[in-house]
Amino acid sequence: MSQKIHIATNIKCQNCSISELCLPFSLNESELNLLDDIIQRKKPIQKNTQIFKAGEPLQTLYAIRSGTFKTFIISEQGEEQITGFHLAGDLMGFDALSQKHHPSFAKALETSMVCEIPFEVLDTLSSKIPKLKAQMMSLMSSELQCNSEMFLLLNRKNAEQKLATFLSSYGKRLGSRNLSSIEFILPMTRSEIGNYIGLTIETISRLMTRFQKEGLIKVENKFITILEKDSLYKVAGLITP
Amino acid sequence: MSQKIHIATNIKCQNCSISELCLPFSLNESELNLLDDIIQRKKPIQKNTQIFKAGEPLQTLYAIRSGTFKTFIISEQGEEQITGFHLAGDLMGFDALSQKHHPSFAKALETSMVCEIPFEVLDTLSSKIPKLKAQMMSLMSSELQCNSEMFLLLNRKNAEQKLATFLSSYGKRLGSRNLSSIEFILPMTRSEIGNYIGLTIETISRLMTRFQKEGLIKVENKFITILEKDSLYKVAGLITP
DNA sequence: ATAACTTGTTGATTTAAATCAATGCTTTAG
DNA sequence: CTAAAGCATTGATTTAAATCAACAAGTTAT
Repeated sequence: MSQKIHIATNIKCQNCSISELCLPFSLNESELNLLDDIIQRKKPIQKNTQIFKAGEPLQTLYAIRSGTFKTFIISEQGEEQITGFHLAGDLMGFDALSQKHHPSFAKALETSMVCEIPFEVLDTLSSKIPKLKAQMMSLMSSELQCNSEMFLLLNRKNAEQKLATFLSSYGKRLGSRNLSSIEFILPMTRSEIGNYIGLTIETISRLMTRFQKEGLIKVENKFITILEKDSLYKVAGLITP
Repeated sequence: MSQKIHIATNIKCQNCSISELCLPFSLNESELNLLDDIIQRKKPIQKNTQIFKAGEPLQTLYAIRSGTFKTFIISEQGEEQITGFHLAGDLMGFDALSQKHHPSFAKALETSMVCEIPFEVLDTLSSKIPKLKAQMMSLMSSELQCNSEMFLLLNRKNAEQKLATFLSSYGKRLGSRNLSSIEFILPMTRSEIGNYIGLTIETISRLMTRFQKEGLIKVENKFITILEKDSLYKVAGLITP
């Protein structure tokens, strides 16, 4: 048992199954060792734990080793707006770089593992390793691109298209992590999905039921099976994968 | 006349009025000269000219010296979604870094001036000048933060709050460029505003009229005067500036 | 200067999704 | 193991903004 935790917390980037999605991407062995030395691996983060909060100074970026997080901001009226769901390999905290303070919150949706990457050290290291700098920028760039897709979803799609897009995209993201893209657990609540894609919990619920009746998906609480991937993509208004 | 153009196109970062919003921020003189050497200044970009298109390989980033651009993506159904309006000092093209191809389009909303920054050279230079790298990341980070605010606007605000937020924010952005934050020309059409903030042209038009009747703003076609800044901020659901 | 086109305004009507409401089902805590 | 809280489903009703429609005002081209 203690051995188990020991293995889990001391895994190196070299052996990490998601290194090709994460910062280590394209680094050689010696570069990897440099990065490895500055990364602090942590014990599991319990569900509902906030690993950073808006207003806190930027100390570290967080790479997700396993589990899922949501990031969100709180409006001046106190409303929560979810800005992303984050899976293994994702880095969180990039939005804090310009002001050196987090504008957003990050909360674990399930028990998760993260790698803490002290920002100052990473910043220094990224000046020495051009590929590390490039990978950081690439991850930020992907996030920008992903945001554009969200604007399209929020502004041009109706409720049906929104949810179909969300489910398809979520599956796709799992697929690129070598998990099933058609059978998965949604770690977030219906209400959180709604908050993210601009719908109410009732509309999410109704659409889930409808998609199930139409044979597109199978819904067992948080466990989703995509039965008709192509049809779901079509409903989403996406070109089939 | 040719002298005029000569001056306009050969201005250096040192003398550029918006350098503190742009890449040169915090660079010392010798660093500035290095940056200056790789930047290609161009003749004016005519209204409606697309300076890059989705699918094109990333050759250069574009810094806006004067004028306004919109960036947008085109959905698989051929619908346009505007992803941002960009003013002097803004850099465009960051969303192309990960795939090395532009996912978006950029189009001049009025006659504008841009500086072309060859990406490969900038990339190399940013490895030599840590502050340049930091500034690039800072600009990308700001864009991410700005996107989060847009998610809040699109998902949590009603039509009235959306337009009030848009006008307030637009004024604020002009203000940080030492232009008037309360009297300005909107270079985009009503339809483009609507596309961006998720409303129809009719709703934008009605709200403009309503805000004018309520004495919040004065509308003379594209020329807007904010009469009651605090009230407009209040309607926007923002803390007064 | 006029025509043609694009953009903007205003009113009437429709509609998709929100809200309200009641109930059932899970998960968490004692 | 049970209670309580949180989460999800389903139906009835409302509503904010979209759509439809007609026309006016700008802008561009001839």
